Amino acid sequence: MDTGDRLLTPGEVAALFRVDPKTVTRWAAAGRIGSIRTPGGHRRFRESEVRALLEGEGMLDEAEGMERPNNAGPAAPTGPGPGPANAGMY
Amino acid sequence: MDTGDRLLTPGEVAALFRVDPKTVTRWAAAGRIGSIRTPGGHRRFRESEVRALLEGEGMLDEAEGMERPNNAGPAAPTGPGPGPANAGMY
DNA sequence: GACGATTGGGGTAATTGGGGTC
DNA sequence: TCTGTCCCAATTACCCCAATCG
Repeated sequence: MDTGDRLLTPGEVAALFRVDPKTVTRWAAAGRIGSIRTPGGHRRFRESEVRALLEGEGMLDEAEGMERPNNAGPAAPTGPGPGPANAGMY
Repeated sequence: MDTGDRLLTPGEVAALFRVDPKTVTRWAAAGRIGSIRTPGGHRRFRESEVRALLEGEGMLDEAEGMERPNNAGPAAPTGPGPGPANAGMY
C-alpha cells in the first residue's frame, strides 16, 4: 500500500489553512509539516497530514465550557498519532 | 466531510464583532469560540461559527443577567462544529 | 520547444500571540 | 467580570523575479 494519500500543492494547503502559499513553504522548511519534493524543487504535501492538522492539531479534547449535558466517552479515540513530532511552540 | 466553510483571521472576526483582535483571542482562549491553529500558532476561526454567533446564538430577550460563576453554558450549543474545537494551549 | 500558471527564494511591512496593567 | 491598550517576539502577508509544473 502505498501511501494512498493524495498529494496537495502549496496553493491547496494554503487555501485550506487560509494562509499564503509562501507560509506553507515556510512550514515545510521549518519541518512543521512533511513535504515531498519534486525533482525540480517544488513541494507537495500529503492530504492526510494536512487534514490531520486542520481537524486537530495538537490533540483533541476540548470541552470545558462547551457543553455539559452529558458525558460521552471520554476515552479518546485518537490514538495513533501519526503525528510526527510536532514541536510547535513559541 | 468537512464543513466546507472558510476560515477567518482574528482581525476579520474582530471587525465583524466590532471589538479588538485581542478580545477575540481571549474568547478563543476561554473556549467560548472554536479555533483552529496554524502550525505557526496563529488562530483561524470558522466562518459559519462566527456567523452563528453574530446572528444571535445567545438569543436576545433574556439572558445574560444571571450570574454564572463557573461554566458558561450558553455558548456553543451542540456544536456546529463537527470539528473538535480544540483548546490547545500555547 | 513554447505557453500560462504556480512555486521558490529573498526581503520588508503588517498582523498575531502572550503577559501584564489600567 | 469584561474590554481596550501597553510592551516585545514570532508568524504571516505582499513585493520583486527566475525556475518549474502541467
